[in-house]
Amino acid sequence: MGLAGIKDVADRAGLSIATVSRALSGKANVSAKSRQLAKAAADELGFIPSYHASSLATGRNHNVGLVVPSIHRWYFSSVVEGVSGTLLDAGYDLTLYNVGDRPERRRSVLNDFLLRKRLDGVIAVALVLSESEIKQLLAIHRPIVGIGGALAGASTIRIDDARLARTATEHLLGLGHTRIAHITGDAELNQDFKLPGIRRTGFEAAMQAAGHAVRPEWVVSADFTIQGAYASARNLLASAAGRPTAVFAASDEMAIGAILAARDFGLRVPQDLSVIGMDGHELGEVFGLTTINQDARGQGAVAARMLLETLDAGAKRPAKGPSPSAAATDREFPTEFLVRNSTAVPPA
Amino acid sequence: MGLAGIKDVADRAGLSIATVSRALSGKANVSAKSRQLAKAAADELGFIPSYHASSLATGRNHNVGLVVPSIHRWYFSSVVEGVSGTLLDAGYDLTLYNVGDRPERRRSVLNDFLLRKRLDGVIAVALVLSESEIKQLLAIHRPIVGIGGALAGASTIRIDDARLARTATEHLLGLGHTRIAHITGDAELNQDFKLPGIRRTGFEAAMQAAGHAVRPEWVVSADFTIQGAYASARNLLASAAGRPTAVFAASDEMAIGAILAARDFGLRVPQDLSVIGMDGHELGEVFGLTTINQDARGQGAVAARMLLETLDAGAKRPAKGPSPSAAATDREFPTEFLVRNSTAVPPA
DNA sequence: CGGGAAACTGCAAACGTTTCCAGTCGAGAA
DNA sequence: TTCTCGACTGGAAACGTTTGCAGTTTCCCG
Repeated sequence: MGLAGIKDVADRAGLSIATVSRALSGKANVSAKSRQLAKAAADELGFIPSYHASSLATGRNHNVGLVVPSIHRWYFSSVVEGVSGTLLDAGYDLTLYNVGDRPERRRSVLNDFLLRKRLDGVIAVALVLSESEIKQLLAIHRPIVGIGGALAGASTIRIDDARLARTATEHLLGLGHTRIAHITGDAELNQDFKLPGIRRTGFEAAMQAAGHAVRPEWVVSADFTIQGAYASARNLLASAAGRPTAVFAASDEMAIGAILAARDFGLRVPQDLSVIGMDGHELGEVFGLTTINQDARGQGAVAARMLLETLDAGAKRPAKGPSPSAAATDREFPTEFLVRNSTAVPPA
Repeated sequence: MGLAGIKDVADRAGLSIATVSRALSGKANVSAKSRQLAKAAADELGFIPSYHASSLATGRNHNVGLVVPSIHRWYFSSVVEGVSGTLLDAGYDLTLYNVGDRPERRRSVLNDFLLRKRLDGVIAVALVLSESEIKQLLAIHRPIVGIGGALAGASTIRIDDARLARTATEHLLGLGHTRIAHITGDAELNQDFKLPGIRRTGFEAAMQAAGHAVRPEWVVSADFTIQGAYASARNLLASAAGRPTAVFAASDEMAIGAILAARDFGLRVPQDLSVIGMDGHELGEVFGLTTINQDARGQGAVAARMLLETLDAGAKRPAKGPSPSAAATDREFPTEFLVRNSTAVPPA
């Protein structure tokens, strides 16, 4: 039991291996009677096909790799959830590569795992692959979909971080703020992770365009967590003298950290300090956080669906067929500016 | 390129397939010269062994399944992180099954995925498997390790939730509180997920032992998130009349929700309201939250290590060898009572 | 210098499917 | 009744490794 092979099923059903295989995988050219017989025998024996054997024979793995830099942060776990759901529903396995903050792991993941022909495709989140790395992946005929990262040559789902950061900043400017601080993400966290820089650039561009200088001491960084931003924001807000009237945080979690820090100093949000975030974290509602809502979970789901479509299109034996790279689409995901009540005109 | 097989390598190196295989997998009985030759040829061709073929031949997959009910909540993502790191370092793949709140997915995961002989072993987090389900898994000779769930017959890592909940409650009682509320987890979230009930039982036991009645209206439930508990706590604290002096939340995230709600009502923590949590969430520090610290990440790492050891012990061809169930150890993970400053004597 | 063990090598048989291809069987048409 | 065609079926060849076994070399020692 448990280790019954298709051979055993065939014997029991009084059919050939070939017919049983066809019957169980729903192929045509099998009489109703045979199909019935095969199914019954398979059930009785508790037969479960070996995926290795079947993958070896067909070249399809029903397995997609997901590479993420972390799993703790809201954005990533949301994406994972979206990908995971879609994949499970489609009968695909999800192999998770949490490369984390250890850069050496990145190399090993790429070389030892991704290339081992065990995956039908790869979804890479916020990961910047070099062109040669992408080539390597495409060379083994595996489609890649990138989420929120620049993947030249691969299909991509993303939001326009630079523009949205501008929009957020302009919202504050529009309210009359000029003393605006920015909490950006740590760069050291992961060199491949360019997002913090992009959002920061958007912030700076908006400030510049409005003719306001960016005060270096008002640009602090944190690790994208509430607690990290809380600590940074405390420094930022410590002296009543050189205090900004608004803060644009590169993520909702960091925005919330800033709000908590503000409360510690007795600053009311938004009367004394406006705070705007970016992401659409569920917790934002509790704090009345104004933010730009991006559907991270939806992005994951769409990425998975795109990948699956590519796979289905490639159909038979992708390992042998022509490279499925075909059309590398670059899709911008819709976002929504969510004005709640953490932003207001600056104090008189 | 990319699709070179071991045959090609053998040809190029002027060796037999067998020798190349031995050379590349670091087996003994290969001359230094042959090994060198094989490696060189493999490099030149960019040869990467097919995992399917190799798994088919050896019976080992280098792939472990991880079943979690969710990936958003602190505990689970921490465990995933721990498991993931250990597995990656050991050269194993991690297949993630995020069963989520959809119960039908549970069945499909079990039947369609876990049993497909694609996994060397399974780590199940906070999942209660029926005995027959465990039998099924063990029947195909795959070891299982459970974290924080009752898995009769499988090795388990857990903390004593009932006792720790008692301890937390007793801490409040010891400070002189008698009007203690409890925020428990939603039961509907997942019928298989027994933890909320266990912690609640601990709470009730401690209250009972101290001779204090548990007021039903002071036991509210939430979905384990900050925002969920925030909403529940607002109801709890709404009327100044029947207000508790202390809250024990079944998780740190929920405790933080309670603290936020308290602040909304102008209640100072801990002077007006004591709050104690459970878990050791990183965010607890920001709120000075008194809690019971459990190393979720460590639990994941240890579980992975336990599984790997079992696999190594089973060594050759686990699919054929005797069931590796052998000794199903039940390991209690150490915890730490962390007194910060969210708890104090009740207001006069 | 001969003998034997030890080190190495290659052939071929697994591993468990899928699928091509050649065949068998039955039914309807002529 | 015979022929043709299509629907089924089964044998056997993939898929790409690992590994048992037997054969070949190498080396050491007497």
